[in-house]
Amino acid sequence: MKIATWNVNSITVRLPQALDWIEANRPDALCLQETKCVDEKFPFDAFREIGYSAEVFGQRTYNGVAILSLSPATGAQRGMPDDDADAQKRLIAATVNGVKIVNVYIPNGGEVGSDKYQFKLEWLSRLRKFLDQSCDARRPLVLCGDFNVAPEDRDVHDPDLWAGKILCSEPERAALQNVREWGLIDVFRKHHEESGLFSWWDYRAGAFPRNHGLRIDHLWATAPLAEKCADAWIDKTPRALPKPSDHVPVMAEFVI
DNA sequence: ATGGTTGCTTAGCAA
Repeated sequence: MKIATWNVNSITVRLPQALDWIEANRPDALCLQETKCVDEKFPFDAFREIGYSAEVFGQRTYNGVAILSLSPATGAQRGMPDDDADAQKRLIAATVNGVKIVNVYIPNGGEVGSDKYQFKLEWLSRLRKFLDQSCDARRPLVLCGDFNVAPEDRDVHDPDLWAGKILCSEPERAALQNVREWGLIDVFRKHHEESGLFSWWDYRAGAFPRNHGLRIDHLWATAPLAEKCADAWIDKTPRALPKPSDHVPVMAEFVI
């Protein structure tokens, strides 16, 4: 079973590229973030034509998450139980082939110390509570998505330049570590120990050709699922195409 | 320190 995550930065703009990538890779499930698309306008038909059903949780302009799958997902949950009515659309969970998939677009946080940064820390705290109250670490589960945190210095192209900055600061790393300690294993790091492997590169200043990136998109599995992970990898190829997302897909294969 | 780019929406924000 192949599970992938990809921040597409607008599913409307990226639709042709997403369809091509899916056809080439045929993941059993693909988690999307930053769809920036209300549910009524989500391109269900285009995905159905290549064999995928979709569970979506979108909004206008910002955010938005979706789970595409070959087998229809069951038991979809949209948002967290303690969300306000107008909460940003950043979490969708559903079960595919017996694996619970929790797809998140964790807040970026703006500048360290800003209101958005505080919102990010609180959102991570609420995510831990969601796992405590709505999930079971003894069951096969994957938490994946755009985490907007580079967990360690080896996930950063220039750790000295990024020290203390957004995506790398210690409080957000600690808040994400608290999520991990619920009972999750980074399956990418199970298979790749080295630095220099990234999932996001800024659009500006030629960051991609210089490999000035960060590893902020992740697939974290509970122990019973992680032990079945045969491989995990980052596919950089879409970043070199015309009109790319600033993120690339991250993928894992589980032998179930 | 600033600017560099993209997407959505319409000059400015978010990333």
